[in-house]
Amino acid sequence: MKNNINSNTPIYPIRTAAQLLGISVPTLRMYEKEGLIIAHKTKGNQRIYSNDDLERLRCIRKAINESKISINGIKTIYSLIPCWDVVKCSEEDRKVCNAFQSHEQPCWTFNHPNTVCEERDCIECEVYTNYSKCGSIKDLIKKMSGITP
Amino acid sequence: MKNNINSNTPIYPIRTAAQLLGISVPTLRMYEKEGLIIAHKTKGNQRIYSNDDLERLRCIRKAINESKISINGIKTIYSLIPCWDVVKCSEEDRKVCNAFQSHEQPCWTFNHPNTVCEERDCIECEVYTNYSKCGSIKDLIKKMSGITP
DNA sequence: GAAAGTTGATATTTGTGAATGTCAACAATT
DNA sequence: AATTGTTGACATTCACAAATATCAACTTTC
Repeated sequence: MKNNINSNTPIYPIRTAAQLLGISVPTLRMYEKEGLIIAHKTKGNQRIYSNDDLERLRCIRKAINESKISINGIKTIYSLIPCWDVVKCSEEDRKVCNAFQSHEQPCWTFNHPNTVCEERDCIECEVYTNYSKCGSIKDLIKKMSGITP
Repeated sequence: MKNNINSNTPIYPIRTAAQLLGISVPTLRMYEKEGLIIAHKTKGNQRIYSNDDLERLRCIRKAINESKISINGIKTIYSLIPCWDVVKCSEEDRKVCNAFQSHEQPCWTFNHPNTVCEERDCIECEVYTNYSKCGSIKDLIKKMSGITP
């Protein structure tokens, strides 16, 4: 089934989110600092999380705890998402895009001056929202060669 | 420049290889057990390494020591190499291929019954030999969308 | 055939990444 | 305005992956 309409509406303050995930507040902040997640913020600069955010975080936790992939490993994996193909940026854009070059950091951790992404907000970008599960990245790569997985 | 003709000829016994890399013999064996490398063997079942093997291992070491990517992280990254596109296996093959499904283990750690890879030897396969550097995997994904990196 | 090296398996050590604790300044809630 | 929660920064703890050590059986080398 599809996500319901509000699954991406931020509603949980950090402490609640941490409790729901069974982790501490500093851990949640760390994941953000590392670039694994982007958090919604209130006007007062406080973090609030949606159900989609929690789902994403559960996948991250699974990768760390069960699959034993380090945080830097996850970052590198995220950097392999073919964002250029998702946002259909131009050849010009790719030449100057730091994210396109990197194989260490997810694209959403970069500024994107002089590219189509400059105007866009990564937190709403499909590259960030759609491929939050590790398995889904390989599926995306499969689709690139015209194969339905 | 290109590799010279003999860069893939196995010549170093395990102890020499370990010394050249500055690691211990058990570590080298562990990498093989984990599926990060495939080692050539003598008739007496002893491991021998080529210069290409050493180069591959240096990249692995760099990923572990500098990039701080865990071994399982590297395995997952290798599993994202679009092997199906490299060996051009059939849709039929893909349906039954364990490697095609996995996003945890490199394809060369699987048996490939009833696929084109069944006949092939992974140690000589381009999927194994060509994309040993982490950066080269993203480059390959880039090429899939028809882009020269 | 004796010496040196390797194999696979198990046991042990260790470095450090991941997680947590703590705190003063600020924000939200009543 | 008082209470409760959050922020960012730094210090501290802890779990465990990565690396090493060790060993008897086997291979290679001279």
